[in-house]
Amino acid sequence: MPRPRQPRLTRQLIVETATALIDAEGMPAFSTRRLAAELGVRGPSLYNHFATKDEILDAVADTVTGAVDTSGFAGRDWVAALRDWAWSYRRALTAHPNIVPYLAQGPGRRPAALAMADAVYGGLVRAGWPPARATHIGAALRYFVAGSALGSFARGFVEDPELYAAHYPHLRQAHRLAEHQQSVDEGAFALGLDALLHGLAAEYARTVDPVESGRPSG
Amino acid sequence: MPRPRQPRLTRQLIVETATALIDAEGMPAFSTRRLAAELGVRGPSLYNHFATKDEILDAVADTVTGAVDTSGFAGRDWVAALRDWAWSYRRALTAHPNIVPYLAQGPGRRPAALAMADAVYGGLVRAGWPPARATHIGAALRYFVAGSALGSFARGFVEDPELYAAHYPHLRQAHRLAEHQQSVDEGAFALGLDALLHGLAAEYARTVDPVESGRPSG
DNA sequence: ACCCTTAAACTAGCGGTGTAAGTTTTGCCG
DNA sequence: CGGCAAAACTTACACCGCTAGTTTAAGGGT
Repeated sequence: MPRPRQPRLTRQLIVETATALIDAEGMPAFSTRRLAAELGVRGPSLYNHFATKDEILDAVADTVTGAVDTSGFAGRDWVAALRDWAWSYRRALTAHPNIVPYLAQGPGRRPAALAMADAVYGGLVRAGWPPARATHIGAALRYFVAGSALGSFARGFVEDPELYAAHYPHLRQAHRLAEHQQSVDEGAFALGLDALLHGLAAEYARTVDPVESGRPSG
Repeated sequence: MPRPRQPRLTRQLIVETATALIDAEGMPAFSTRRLAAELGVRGPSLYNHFATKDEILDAVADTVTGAVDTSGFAGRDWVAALRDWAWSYRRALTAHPNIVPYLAQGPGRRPAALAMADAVYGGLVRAGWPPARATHIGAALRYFVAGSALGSFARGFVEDPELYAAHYPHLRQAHRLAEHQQSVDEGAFALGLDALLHGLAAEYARTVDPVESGRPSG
């Protein structure tokens, strides 16, 4: 089968199908041949549109990251901006949990990740944080979000009570974690995020703006 | 070459060599044949000691997690215990950054991870935290540590200034991140951890022990 | 209208992967 | 000392990422 009348593949179609495949069957099932089959095509044909498998994965990762909303940093309230961003970030990652491990490594070359870092850093500096602090805060939040999306705490547990009761005295109810997976993970994220922001606000009041802090901003 | 006088492989030797190989050359270079070659052996021989490749990786992951110190939870100061644990956890993971993505997924079956979760959960409950809260706190800290070890923020950036100056106005100095990689990551971790613990202490004072908080514990 | 370049699919194939199956020799136990 | 289990081996299968070369169609230039 030679060149068809109408191209059967486009970069966008490949990325969408790759995303769906990874979502549905996980990273190990994602091979170039499998993806090609899903597209009704023969494997090496993908290499007319992408140079390597990793290039496809980078495109998927960039699309996922592109869904994160950083518009809050345009406003004046940096705490609210961080909170909205973190939740949006988490939502984007948990929508495609299987690519998170890939996505979390080496974001420094992907445009969407850079745009996100730029927006966060700029917003924090504008709010008065010293540049070095702004970098640390952005990184710390990224750690927290990526970690929460990567290793769903609850998902790791198994529904077999016997496994835990014997050796881990305090985890007698750990098998219940598997049931309430989503609520445990979201609860842990909410608690941790609030604590983080609380601590950062205290640091801000102490070091950046001792005068204005505590008053209604204006 | 049949069965030798003295076995050339043991589970421990395999795990140690696997760890060294992953540390030195990364996860993609870790194949059963490559590992076997490193051990002076022929590939399938490994299957006399482990059923699958993943079983080897699980053993490596468990060893890494086993190095985490949770002894602080035996004491009375839960904040100090969390801090010590988090740093020890981070040290254990950053000592072997290449297996972190694997390690962070599905810890619910590995003994060392379960023992760690048990110690943390038990310590927090003993300190007065409600069980649900204790679960959330342990998970939140785990998110933060795993995220920090997984996606070294700075490592993602590249030493090419041109790449950032053009499109990301606030990242003009991002290429410097590559130089100060370790200090950026540690600084971000220290800042985030302190903020998290500060926020948790405030929550504790508000909901768990409004009377004792603020006084010297006794 | 024709040619020529380029695009986009194909087939064939290389070296590598995890792992199953069966073989051989050794050490140990009854 | 016979027999069994252990621990190495060889062979082989199906799959993997990717390269090379082939075939045909689309589209632009003269």
